[in-house]
Amino acid sequence: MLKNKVPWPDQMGVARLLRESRVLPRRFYVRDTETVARELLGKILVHQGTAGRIVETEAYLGLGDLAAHASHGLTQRTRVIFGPPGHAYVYLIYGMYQCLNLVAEPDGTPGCVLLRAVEPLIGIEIMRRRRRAARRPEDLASGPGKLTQALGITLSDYGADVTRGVLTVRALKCEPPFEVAATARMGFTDQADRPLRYIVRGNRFVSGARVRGA
DNA sequence: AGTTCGATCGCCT
DNA sequence: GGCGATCGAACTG
Repeated sequence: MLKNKVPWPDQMGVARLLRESRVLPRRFYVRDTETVARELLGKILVHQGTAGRIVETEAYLGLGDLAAHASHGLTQRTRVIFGPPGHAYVYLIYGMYQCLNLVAEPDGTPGCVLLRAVEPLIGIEIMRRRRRAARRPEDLASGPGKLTQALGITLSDYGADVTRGVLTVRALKCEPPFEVAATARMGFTDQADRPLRYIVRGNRFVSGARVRGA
């Protein structure tokens, strides 16, 4: 459906992107986590002169979801997950990578969406500089750690309100159609439960796209 | 205060 | 396909 002709050079200018999109309002996030995760696909993540189209997400639920950080209750690290929606939950993984989540559900109810991959749209030269290891466009942001590295998102963005400020998520006024596929979440062996990973079907910027078909 | 280990990535064989 | 990097949150005693 969607041809990913795409970007080594930027696909669209910043000005045009801002003109043709709007920031997602808080009410977008005040829904169940799975819905938010699914609907975040196709939206644009913007941070400091770089932007990418979200093509892969994972839903992490509340107390019943043993894979979710929030399942162990409210702690210093996870407190933002229990707070108002539309905020960033960033955490350090393996001592060297950072993962970006967006908080969903009403205030007081835990739930967040891990952003796992974006299709680079703007600031690609900046992304290349930040990600020296990336040999191809597909390597720039096709994983949660790569994504934050490419867009320059760090722990200092913890708690940031993504409905205003330097880190935002925007919806294109004219969003191209695409198909959503749901799979098991990555990194878990005991994943016999519901498929909570969502991807834009056929998109080459999804993590692991070269190892699987999806 | 000491230990364990992870919602990953990139390099090695 | 395997493994080491690197560090703080969370848990143990």
